Amino acid sequence: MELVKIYECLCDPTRLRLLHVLAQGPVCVCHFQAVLGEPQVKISKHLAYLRARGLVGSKRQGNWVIYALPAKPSRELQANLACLQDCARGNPVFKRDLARLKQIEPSCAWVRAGEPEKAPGQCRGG
Amino acid sequence: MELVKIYECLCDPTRLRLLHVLAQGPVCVCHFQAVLGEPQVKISKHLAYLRARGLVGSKRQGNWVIYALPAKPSRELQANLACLQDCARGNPVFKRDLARLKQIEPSCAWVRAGEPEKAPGQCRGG
DNA sequence: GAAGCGTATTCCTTGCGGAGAATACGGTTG
DNA sequence: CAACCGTATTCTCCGCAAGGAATACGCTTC
Repeated sequence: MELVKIYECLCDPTRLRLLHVLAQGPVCVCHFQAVLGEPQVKISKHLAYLRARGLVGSKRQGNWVIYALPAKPSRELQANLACLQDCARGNPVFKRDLARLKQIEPSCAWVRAGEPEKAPGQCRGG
Repeated sequence: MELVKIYECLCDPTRLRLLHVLAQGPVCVCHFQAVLGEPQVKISKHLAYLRARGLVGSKRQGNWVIYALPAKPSRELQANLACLQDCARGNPVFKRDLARLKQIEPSCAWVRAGEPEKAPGQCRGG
């Protein structure tokens, strides 16, 4: 059952936060680090887990790797992502993540644009 | 996060089927065996797992134990159960379960009624 | 109270996922 | 090409969950 695969992806807090943030748009790994406040290994491994199961896609852009939700998610995935967004409403952890994301927004712009604007050296510095 | 607990419960096919069937109303263990076609130990252990996490409740009625969804599920649980019902639509496994449940319906009636009508000896014989 | 039924709980083995440290990789910069 | 940055992949340890077999429990019936 594909449904089970989806739920397996959802039953970890870190992955839940990643997916919730991704609903806002594509994000690169270093921004995830800043938003979630978790070590790089952790972020990277959970993203790999999600990618292996088709819940996210990735593409390289210079030094950075940008992750995004699939363009055409299955009916099941779509339903569950929507459900997650709904459940996240009011949860302090998810809210804090979004707040931090907004704060970083400026240095995220070039990611959204899809163009490698030769972002200035340090990624975290944004 | 309570959400994670819910998803942990949902990431097993057997538990998914149990919850899906329970959406139709209270069911006793032996009926679950008949509907899912799985051994008693398996059913019982997964129900225990769900009960320990508050996804289902149980009450004894003579020799039988009847399981049911909580009367007042949390917002998160409610949303996810609804989502599950939605995703189950069209899935052959879930459909087959419901079909078998309908078949057993007569011998289930007394369970729904909540009254121990001294059901005839063999439970499977329904 | 002994036998029977429906259900729950052990005990065991197996496999997978999570976390962190160290390290390897691909791409850019001078 | 050397140095550096962002990211990915090892490796190891640990806990937990799944499955099956055997067994224990609670309740009813005779």
